[in-house]
Amino acid sequence: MEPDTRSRILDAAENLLVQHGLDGTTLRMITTEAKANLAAVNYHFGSKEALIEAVFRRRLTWLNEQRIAALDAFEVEARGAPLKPRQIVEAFFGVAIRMAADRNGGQTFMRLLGRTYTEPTDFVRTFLAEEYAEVIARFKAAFFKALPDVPQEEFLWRFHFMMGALSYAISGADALRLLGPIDDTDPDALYVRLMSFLIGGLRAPLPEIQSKPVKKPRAKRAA
Amino acid sequence: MEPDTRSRILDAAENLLVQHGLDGTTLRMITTEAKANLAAVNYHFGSKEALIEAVFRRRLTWLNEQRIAALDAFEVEARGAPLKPRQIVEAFFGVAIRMAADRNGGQTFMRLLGRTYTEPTDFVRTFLAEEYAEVIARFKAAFFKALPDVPQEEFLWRFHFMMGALSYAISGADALRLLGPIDDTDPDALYVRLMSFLIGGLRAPLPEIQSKPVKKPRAKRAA
DNA sequence: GGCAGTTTAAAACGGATGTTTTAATTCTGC
DNA sequence: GCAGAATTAAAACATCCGTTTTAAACTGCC
Repeated sequence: MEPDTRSRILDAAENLLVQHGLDGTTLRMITTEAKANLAAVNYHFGSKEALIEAVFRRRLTWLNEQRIAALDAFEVEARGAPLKPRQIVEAFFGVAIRMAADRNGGQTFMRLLGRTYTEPTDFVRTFLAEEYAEVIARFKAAFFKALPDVPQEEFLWRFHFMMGALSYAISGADALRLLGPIDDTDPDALYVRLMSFLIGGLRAPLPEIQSKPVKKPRAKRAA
Repeated sequence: MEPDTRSRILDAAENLLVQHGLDGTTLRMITTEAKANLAAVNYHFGSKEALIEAVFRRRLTWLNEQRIAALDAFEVEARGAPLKPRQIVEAFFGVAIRMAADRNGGQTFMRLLGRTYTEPTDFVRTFLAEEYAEVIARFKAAFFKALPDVPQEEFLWRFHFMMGALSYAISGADALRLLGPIDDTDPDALYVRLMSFLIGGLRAPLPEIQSKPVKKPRAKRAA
């Protein structure tokens, strides 16, 4: 019933980091919540930064493995043919949002991850890039193959926008409440909602990017 | 070098906050960059929190006024008829992204704003809700009128997703770079790209929410 | 039992933070 | 020119931070 000190610290840190941010979370807050001694953090992890890194790696490695496994499964099924965009979106974002539905820590972690993208400390960005390198390469290749008519730069932007939507879907419940009372307790509903939105955005008509600057973009259609 | 101390502090704070976050930015960093004395912050603003609030209000009030003005213009033009979704999106997100293109401080501020949504300190959320109340009410009404066939809850989620895409479009340049080398220097290109994506997502086919549970392995807990 | 190695406990360290205090300086109206 | 207010300057304040140190308690093994 009592996980060891190391795990309790990781769990407490995860919970507090999503709530107060990287700088706003102190070791004393963590060790108090974990019912551990202050020095235990430096004993088990070496430093606060190393603890934060451990919090991320614990789940992020597994998440990206799941993403690649899902992509693998689709690609085996397709026998060399390009995948449907919907499948690739499912493999990348579906896995993430399903992890975000997991009450057992996954939810907390995904919210933490979402908020970290826009709150980039140097050392976090460094190992984030490391953790993401493979999965990004794989998914970029799959998308480029599936959408040969979409310019790569255009796609990268859309992928970026999709990450933003995912981030808010998962972690922005506070911002969401600005909009009014809304139910965010049904993970299955969130899943289909986000999927629909993402694919709609991904498959939107390509904009015409012109080298000449758009002067005063009134409501004239650019598409 | 000529503006008064108060303005220099606001400008310095804006620059540093977007770079180091709310907790990571210290008063000493701010006053050093502003070439002001440490105590000047507490003299002019009363506290660090009040300074941060002033940084936000200085531009956010104006931004939301612009949004409402844009919406007003469209509604006058429509003479009581529902607006096109594209127009409403333009009024809300277009104004924001155009402000983000403004080199004269607006760019910095919008990145700060974008990263703040997912990094909500209590006192920030409080006055953010206050600043947004009117503009949210106006745009919700306009959207509901323009899209009577879309359930309101569904729309609120899509609006939330759109905010996420906007946030990443503006402030997530670091996360974007995870995807590879990409040019994010052309604000006009970003404008049409984001618009196209947002409207694609907004107008995506409605998902069937009800009883279709997603069956897939649940996220495993990390040990 | 006793002894190594591992883990926890408690206290202290140097440094940085937001804020306050006190004094000097600059500005303003007459 | 000068009193009085507004602003700036410099130092000190208490508090909290991450980390380190020292000692005690526990653990498995002979």
